Amino acid sequence: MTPAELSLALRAALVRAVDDGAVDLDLADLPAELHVERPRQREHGDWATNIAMQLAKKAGVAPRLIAEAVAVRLREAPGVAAVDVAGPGFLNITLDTAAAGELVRSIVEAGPGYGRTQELAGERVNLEFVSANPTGPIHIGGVRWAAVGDSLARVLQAAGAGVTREYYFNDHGGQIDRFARSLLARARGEETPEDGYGGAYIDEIAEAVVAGELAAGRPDPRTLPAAEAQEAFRAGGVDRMFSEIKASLHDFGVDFDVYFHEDSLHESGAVERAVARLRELGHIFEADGATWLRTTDFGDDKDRVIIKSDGEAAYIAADLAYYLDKRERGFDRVIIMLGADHHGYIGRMMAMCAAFGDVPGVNLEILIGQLVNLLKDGKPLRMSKRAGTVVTLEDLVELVGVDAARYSLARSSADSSLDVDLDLLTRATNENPVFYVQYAHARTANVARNAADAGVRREDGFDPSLLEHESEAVLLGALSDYPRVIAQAARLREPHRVARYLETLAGSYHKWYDQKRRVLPVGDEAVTDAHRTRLWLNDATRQVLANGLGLLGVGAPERM
RNA sequence: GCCCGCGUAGCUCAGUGGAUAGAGCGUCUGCCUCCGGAGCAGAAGGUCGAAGGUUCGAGUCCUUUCGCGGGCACCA
Repeated sequence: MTPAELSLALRAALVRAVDDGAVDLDLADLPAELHVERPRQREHGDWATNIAMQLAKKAGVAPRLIAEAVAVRLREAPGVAAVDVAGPGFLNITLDTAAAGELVRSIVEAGPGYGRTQELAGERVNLEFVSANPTGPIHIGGVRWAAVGDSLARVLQAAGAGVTREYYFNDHGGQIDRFARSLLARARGEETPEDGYGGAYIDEIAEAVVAGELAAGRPDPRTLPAAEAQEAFRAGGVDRMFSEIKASLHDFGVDFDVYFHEDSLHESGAVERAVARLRELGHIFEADGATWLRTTDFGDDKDRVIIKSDGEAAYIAADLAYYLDKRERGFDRVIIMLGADHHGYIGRMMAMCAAFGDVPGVNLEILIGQLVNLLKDGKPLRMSKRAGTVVTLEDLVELVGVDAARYSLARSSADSSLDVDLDLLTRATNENPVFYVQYAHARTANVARNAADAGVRREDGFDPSLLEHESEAVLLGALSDYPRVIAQAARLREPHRVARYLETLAGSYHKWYDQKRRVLPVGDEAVTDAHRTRLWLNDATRQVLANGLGLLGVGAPERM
């Protein structure tokens, strides 16, 4: 019996209580969905609900009276073994062993589809994340968004949404100019400009650009006139940085559907069109020689310049065009993940969204993630390109591997800043909880292999009433919770919930395993339905662990 | 100064109004005569930063306050 089925039975019991006149309540006051949850304490049964307390005010009676009326009727539902009224009016529900055990069959049958819901069906989501400037490799701050963003995309898809992963390349403007100047200077053997980019990678890229131009039969860019040389290094440098970033993200298991270049917005006239549109809508004004968007009409704390007095587009101008472009591509939900150092953009971006006539928070969502603090020996480590202490995506993967890196970055809420101790990562990689979860999966795989060798086959028998051990009730409960967790993670945009869930599921499995609820017969003991049914449970657990790890982009190894 | 996020076990972090606040790591004690000990059982460790308030009920919501991080451009 799944939680959803139980929820329906609960509703039916409540409706009957009202029909019988036991509870005086308008049925329209019932919440759309009656949810049951796993109580913290096992003694409180398999499932619990506080619906009686919620309805007490509307009905004008004590919660326990409602609870009693529902309990009497719910006890008659098939699959329900016991219903108790506890405390101020909780309903504690215990399922019939066989009804609870039926769940494993539905999990095995659903396979990779177990946990998918229609929660967000029909939504077209554009999820933008990472979007690091192509002026250097992705460092550890950006890696967090790669891990979290990609998992979020998978979670949203599992909840039924159509998702496009998008990366915005800021290949236009002052920082790119500085990048190009730095390349040019280093290629000519000169000092890095005052406001330029240092680091060994600049030299490497500069060399590669020169070699690339020569190989293509074009003149040595170092010898070109200043403007042309700068352009050659800009184009060549951005291009190389672009492929490097793409490649390291790919190695990290993150592939974007769309890599969008800011430059294209300026070249295609999209910026002018967006500004013209806002002008028609009456939100544009001219002052001090610049063109402004009146964002204060929509809650921003000051108006924003979109075309500077020198005629150049300000950064936000491209954002306007970009947002409009996404909407015109048919996305009803534009989600952007940003680091906390960009949270000041929220006000203007939401105002911009409203200026277009859209609904902030619905059509445009901005998720702010806190930054990663890098530690060494427990002390803060400042990343400095000059000091060579920048930790890149590639460094991190080399140190701990993709699975451990993704998992440790994705398992905590993006709302909390995260301390990453490099020594801890290098010295004790198996302290990462990912191994706890992966080991549980490897164990299920091992049990399945051994079962096959011993002639224990699922198709020979299944008797869920034999899943009577306490550890089995706990494990079944954890398995049944999975779809709810995924739906919640999708709704709240919090993929870390998947990791936390997997840790408790793995724990329930390990405990079950250590209870000697054996899948294999001992010695010359015959294979019984008990063995076969436990194999069903083992395999269902394996399926859910694999599904969950998949949502995190982490491998589910057969052996470790 | 104003705005946002965070203060929960020694450390890193879960817990978006429910019952006795959890996990991993670290410390201590046990468990390999049959499915892998990267595991399990148990112990120790908490005034959930502080003070008020709302509620039948607050780690969770509101106000104030302290501490930490981040942000407040005609930069990108």
